[in-house]
Amino acid sequence: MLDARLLRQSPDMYRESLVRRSEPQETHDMFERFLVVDVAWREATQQTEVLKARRNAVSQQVAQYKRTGEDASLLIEEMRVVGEQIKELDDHLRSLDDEMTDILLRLPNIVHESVPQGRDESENVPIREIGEPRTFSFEPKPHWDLGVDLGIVDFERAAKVTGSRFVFYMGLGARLERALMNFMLDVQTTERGYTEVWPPYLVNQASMVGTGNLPKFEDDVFKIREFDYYLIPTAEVPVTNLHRDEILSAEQLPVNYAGYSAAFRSEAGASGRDTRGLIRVHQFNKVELVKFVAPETSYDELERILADAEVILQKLELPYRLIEICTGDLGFKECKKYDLEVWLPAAGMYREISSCTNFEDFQARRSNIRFRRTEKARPEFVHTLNGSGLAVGRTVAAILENYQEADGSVSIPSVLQPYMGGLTRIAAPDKR
RNA sequence: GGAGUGAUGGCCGAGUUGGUCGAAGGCGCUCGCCUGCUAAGCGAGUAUACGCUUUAAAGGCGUAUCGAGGGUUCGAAUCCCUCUCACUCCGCCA
Repeated sequence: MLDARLLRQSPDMYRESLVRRSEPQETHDMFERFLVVDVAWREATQQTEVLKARRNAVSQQVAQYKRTGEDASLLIEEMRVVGEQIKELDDHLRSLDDEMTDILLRLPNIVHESVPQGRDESENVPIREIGEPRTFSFEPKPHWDLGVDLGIVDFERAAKVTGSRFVFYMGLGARLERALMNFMLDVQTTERGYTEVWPPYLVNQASMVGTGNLPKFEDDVFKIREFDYYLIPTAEVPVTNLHRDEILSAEQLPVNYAGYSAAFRSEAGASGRDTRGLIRVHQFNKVELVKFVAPETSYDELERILADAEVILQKLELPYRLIEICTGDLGFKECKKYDLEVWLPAAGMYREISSCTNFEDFQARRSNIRFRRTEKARPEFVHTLNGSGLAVGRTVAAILENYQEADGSVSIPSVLQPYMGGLTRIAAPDKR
């Protein structure tokens, strides 16, 4: 959510941000509507507050009269009329307020000035490539073929038991998944200063609004029918909302959490894209890094969280590249974002495996997360950031493809071997 | 799922025959005094949001907030309804 006062003071600045994002006309109209409603709201607010001030004063009078035994019926009669006026104005005010809030919750964040201009994802900016993609002496297989042949993933039975875009990990596949979770968490907690968090997988509506997943993206998440609960699309939601409606102290900052959870995505509108394999499924595990920081540090912290995510890929010796997301591809709640893309040799392309984002105070306003610089200072909103560190399923896919051998077996990255009981290779059952 | 109790400011805790309650008192904290040091003592202060004033900042005026939302009333922390959460007992259960 944006600061209403800022929008009112600098509408042109915001209009420009919308243009940079290539927002549709609809969004522009919504913003202009906001400005109109805001004026009406302030007018109505003043009117009703004047009346309420009068009512409060007269009520004191009435109390005075009652005590001294004087007749207050004239005052009471007058206030009955005022009371009705107040009620009418308040109803009006409430509808204006509802409309304004609804618009504010749907207006996208302000793009940071450093974000490269671009129309859509085709204009994202590659920054650097790290690690040399391996040259294969054979045709590298896609991870879904490798995984199925090795008997470590099972999509068919998952489709039977649940539906499409779900997966069973079996045997060493399940163990690899577990090893990666532990490895990633150990690195972040012991080397990079994060506190481990295991959050609830269901959250209420207020939490979804708090991180900016609602009201705009209702279609992307799973909702529990009987309750006001949603399946989390990422640990970002519960972990960020951990401090909703709280005031942190300056010494606490930055607060660094490494949350791990399953993430549930409806993937509405993605039919036909990445239909095979582990890239786009409805449920996957992820280690999510979340930071609460002082505003003036947030862009330094963005570089830091990026480095924290990169270190995982480096230790796993997976080739990847860093790209900066351009204005036109930036998400609704984002000010600035980097993506890390891992090399998938079968497709011969890089695929997103982590996103690192600065939201500035966008989420903090929605969730009312503040801090005090000193004990007496007035509370200010924190900045929140997050980064995937990493999506585990996609990491499994990357390991299978990059570490595959000509005989269909897959060697295990050396940092992972201690987590796999010393195992160095996953081979097909008949070759073990 | 059933029965009951409760939710007040940073914390504890008064206030339930509706009116002088943004809210007693205590603790904590801040500033000042006092003190050889520490402790104690004395005095003052100590919520947040929004609107207006247009303010560089401060200040001033007003409104709202006693778990959340709605209602009754001239007037609600106090009365009524709904919801949320916590605790106790019963049932069920990994």
